[in-house]
Amino acid sequence: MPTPFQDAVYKALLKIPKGRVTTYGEIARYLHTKAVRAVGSAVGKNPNAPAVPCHRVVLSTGKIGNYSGEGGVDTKKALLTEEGVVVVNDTILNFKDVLYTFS
DNA sequence: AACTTGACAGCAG
DNA sequence: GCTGCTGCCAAGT
Repeated sequence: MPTPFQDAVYKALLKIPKGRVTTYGEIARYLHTKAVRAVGSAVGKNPNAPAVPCHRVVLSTGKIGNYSGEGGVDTKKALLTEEGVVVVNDTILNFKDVLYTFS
């Protein structure tokens, strides 16, 4: 049973369109909190996987960040590439172009 | 109830 | 652009 905070985070994740990514900071802003760490923890637990596209969340610096699924970061990069996001090593190319800000 | 941990962000050097 | 330190809040121990 997820906490209300986690539920809010997952709900936010579902709003991310395919081929786009968002940052923990943007999610925190969307939830009206500065607890980016808490957001990261909530996503990391991800009890709703794969119902929630948790692989579309990256660092504000354009780097991939971390991943707790199959194969770790490697799979995360692969998934993003599948969705149309170009990733080199651990960095997203044209990051600002694919970034989703919950407009 | 107190302390530690964590899929981070922002700034200084 | 990279390394390191600080600040943030929720969850788990």
